[in-house]
Amino acid sequence: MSNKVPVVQHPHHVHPLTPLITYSNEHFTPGNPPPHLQADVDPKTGIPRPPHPDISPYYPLSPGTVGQIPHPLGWLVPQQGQPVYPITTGGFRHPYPTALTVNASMSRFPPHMVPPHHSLHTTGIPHPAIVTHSVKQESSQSDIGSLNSSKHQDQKKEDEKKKQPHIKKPLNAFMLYMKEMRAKVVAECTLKESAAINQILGRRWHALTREEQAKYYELARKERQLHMQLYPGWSARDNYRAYKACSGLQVPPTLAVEFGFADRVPQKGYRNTDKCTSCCRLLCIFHKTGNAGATPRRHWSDTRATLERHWSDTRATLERREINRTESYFSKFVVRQLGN
DNA sequence: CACCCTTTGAAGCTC
DNA sequence: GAGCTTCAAAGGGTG
Repeated sequence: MSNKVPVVQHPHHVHPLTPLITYSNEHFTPGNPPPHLQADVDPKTGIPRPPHPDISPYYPLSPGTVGQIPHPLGWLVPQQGQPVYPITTGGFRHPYPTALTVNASMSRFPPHMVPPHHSLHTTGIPHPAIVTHSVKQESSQSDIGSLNSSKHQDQKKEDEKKKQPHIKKPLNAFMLYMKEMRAKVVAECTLKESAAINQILGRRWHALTREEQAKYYELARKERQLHMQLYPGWSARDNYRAYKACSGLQVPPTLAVEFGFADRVPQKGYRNTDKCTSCCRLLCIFHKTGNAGATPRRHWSDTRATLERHWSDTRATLERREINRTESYFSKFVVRQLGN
């Protein structure tokens, strides 16, 4: 990731980011372009993009043309120079600060030291990346008694984490595009379901020209830069589910042995050395079977199917006593952890 | 009422 | 570096 912050005043607009990040011709020189902007062939569809003879392979604007182009953040720059993100057309819920007084002292306050009221910037305006603990909570359905000491510790850590503001990830280019275009698509299609809207937006995103996309990549880069300066110690991993306490029944290792895949978990190297980071539970064969893009629910659905298949094969080989004992665990596991 | 769906991209993580 | 996972937004749908 680029940490370079070119600082050159933009000639015409006062942008919310300008105190930190202002326009420079450097922004439009080939740097770290998104992969799909690196070639004339869409990496996913394989469809060649129309050629742009006057633009660079990465960012389409030559240094001398910057002043002639629309402001890449123009859709965010109010007419009167008010540095506020639009709210009505899918804009941010909160405006960005009008003036960001970033200085070296900020680095002394990593996010975990920032008290909740710091979700209000020094301007008194809340930053959209901060919410007062809006982290999605792990389902309580699996909070089934049997709390051990480590669980108490997890709970304690979670409670402590709850007291801290949740700093969200900066939006990427596509997310910014969605924010801008969602309302328009909704109006055109009379659809409201976000999943359907997002499919349309995804197709439209691919239909954009490279320079059109570049506008959003550039904006996203500034978003990241601003985020980085506002929260110097923040890391995306702070928001990872794996950091949340694991509540729920853990399958006894003996059961895993009986099912024949005890060796498959835990996956070493993940943050919790004894739990799957996807589901925060002990017994997980997911990472061995591989299933890219699976959601946690689908993940457990797959796991359950595998469990049942394996049990069906294994059952015949066990003594009655072993069957009873294992089925007792298994039914509890399936019902409580995976659902019926 | 919490979570899912659906998209792309950035970043984290392990191997 | 490859491959995989999570999380950003949104809001109707679902159990």
